[in-house]
Amino acid sequence: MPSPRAIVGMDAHERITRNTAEVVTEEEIETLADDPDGKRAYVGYEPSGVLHIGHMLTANKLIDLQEAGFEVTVLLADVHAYLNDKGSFAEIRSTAERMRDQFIAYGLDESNTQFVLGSDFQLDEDYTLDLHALELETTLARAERAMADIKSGDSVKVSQAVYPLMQALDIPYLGVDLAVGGMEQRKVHMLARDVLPSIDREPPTSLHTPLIADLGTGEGKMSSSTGVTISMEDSREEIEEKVNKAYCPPTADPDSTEDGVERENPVLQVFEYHVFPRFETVVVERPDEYGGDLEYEAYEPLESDLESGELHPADAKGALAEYLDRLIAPGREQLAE
RNA sequence: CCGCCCUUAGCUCAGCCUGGUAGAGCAGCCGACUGUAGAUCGGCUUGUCCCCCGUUCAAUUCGGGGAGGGCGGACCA
Repeated sequence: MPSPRAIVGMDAHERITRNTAEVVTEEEIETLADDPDGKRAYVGYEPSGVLHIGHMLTANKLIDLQEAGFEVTVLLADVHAYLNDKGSFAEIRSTAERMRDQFIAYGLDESNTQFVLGSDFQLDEDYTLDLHALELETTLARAERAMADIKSGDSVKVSQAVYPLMQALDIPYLGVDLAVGGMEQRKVHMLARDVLPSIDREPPTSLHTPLIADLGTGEGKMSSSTGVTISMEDSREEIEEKVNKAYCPPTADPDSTEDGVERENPVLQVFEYHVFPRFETVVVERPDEYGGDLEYEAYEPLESDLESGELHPADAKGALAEYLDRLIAPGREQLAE
């Protein structure tokens, strides 16, 4: 079972910033960490019905923030999903509720998490007028750049140019102190920092989680739309199969491909960003002929054991599937109801 | 509104001129080899050929209409 005990000894700043790719700015984060109680953080998600490993990564950060004393808001961004061509508004809305339940099942503290539907405030007159003010401040090229890593489809619609501006505006309207997202959100957050002062709002502090490489190849970014992802719909068997097929050379720093494409070790990344943040100890079960079980209390020793050959990738994968299954099981049961 | 180009396997595209229901590369899947995966080797799968109508014994191919996408429509070149 996931245990918050693992991080009891950690101070607020460390809890807030661990496993992040970037914080903007470090000074602002330090100020928040000095007195985190009652501070507010948020992440927005386009409702998709089923939580996948990408959602889980930012959710881990929300859990860290809650344990550090933050209040957490999850924006179920129905209007954003609609603007990003994800289906009819009615369809999108109906999936939002399922998503809420899965976040709770995953481990967000229900009593300390506020779920807000975007359409509850984004259609108000004040909001709309502020949005138009931001539109007036932003070139199409800038909005398009901000959407580069987020947009669906291969052409940019006007709706998708409005999208990042709404994200910027959501921050003051939700009254949050910290915007959280994956690294694909950074250009949106930078845009927010640039444009919000034009309507007399504070530039928001933001925190970005890393993007995990494609499980199958170690290249690029894992995506729910292309390639293999792991979601709350997966059975134990499917998780084992996907993990077993994952790219996993015995190193944390694999060579680039012949074409010069950078590669990561996605198996290690999932251990680092998904398993160790939620488990106090990780036991790698291993047949006696290969040396018997191994036990880890932190990520780094596991990585160095893989590098040295002490831990074979096949055994690491067995353990990874086991712990991923434990993380997903509550959400999977939730979905089954 | 007008003009040009595009639409064929999951992706990028060839084939159409000279009608007989289709191919490559990549991806994917299976096997061999590694105690994982990858790499390497061997094998294999996949298609409403955008839609409708017409011509024809026969249309992915020809003709007409439509839809979707891209680019262009001052001057200069």
